[in-house]
Amino acid sequence: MNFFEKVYQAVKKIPYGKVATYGDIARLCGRQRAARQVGWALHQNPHFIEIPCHRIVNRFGALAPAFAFGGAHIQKSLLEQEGIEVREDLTVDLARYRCTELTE
DNA sequence: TATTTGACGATTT
DNA sequence: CAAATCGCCAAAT
Repeated sequence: MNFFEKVYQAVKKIPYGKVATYGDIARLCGRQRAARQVGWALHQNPHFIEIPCHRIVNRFGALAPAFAFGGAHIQKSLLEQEGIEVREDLTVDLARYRCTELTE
């Protein structure tokens, strides 16, 4: 399995109402320092629809300001839809929503 | 074909 | 404690 596929699998493992950081996903893939490739895997996003990119945030808890699915406010909506509180600057409270259960 | 860049983060100095 | 450097690897130039 390619590193990219591992990323996709890990992302899909994120439980409802939770978020994960790039570093967390990288660690789940066996490459803690490969956070960059995690972001890239999502950028490519061959499974775009199937992968909840909105649950992926950086270490600060901020969503990717990039083009994500056509609009940052879409991410905000999706996160709020899952019960996640999103600030105006598209940041979430990692202390509450980070999927610690998955990363351990 | 070679170099640079890129949704990032940890480690070292 | 803050700044600089390294790691990661595929795609774009």
